[in-house]
Amino acid sequence: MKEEYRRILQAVAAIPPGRVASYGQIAARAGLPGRARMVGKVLGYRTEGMKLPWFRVLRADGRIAFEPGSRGFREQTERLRAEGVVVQNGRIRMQEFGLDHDLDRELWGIPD
DNA sequence: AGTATGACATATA
DNA sequence: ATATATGCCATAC
Repeated sequence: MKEEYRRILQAVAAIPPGRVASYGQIAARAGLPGRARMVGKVLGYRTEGMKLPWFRVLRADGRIAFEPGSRGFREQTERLRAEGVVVQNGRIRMQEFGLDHDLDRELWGIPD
């Protein structure tokens, strides 16, 4: 397997439970800035069977990438809700559940 | 080699 | 909020 794929999978696996990240953020974290599409491609292949929190990856605007109503859409919604992420109309508020928000808390000590 | 197609992103209009 | 327009690049024909 390509080294790039490995780093992408690692970046996805590193998303803490109850939080989400965008494809672009994952790409950047994997050392592949500007290559968000590659993240989707990798998730598309190897999701079946492996313990990867693929459902924590969303579009940059906080929307689920799957077609509303599709199987993937429903499954992602369920899995996110199962760990406390609020999903409404296929949208998640990144300000609340995104990684950057966690960074703000760590840097500024903003209480929950 | 050339074209088309994505679990995308950003910038405009 | 919707709609193009580019940029991106691995895959599949």
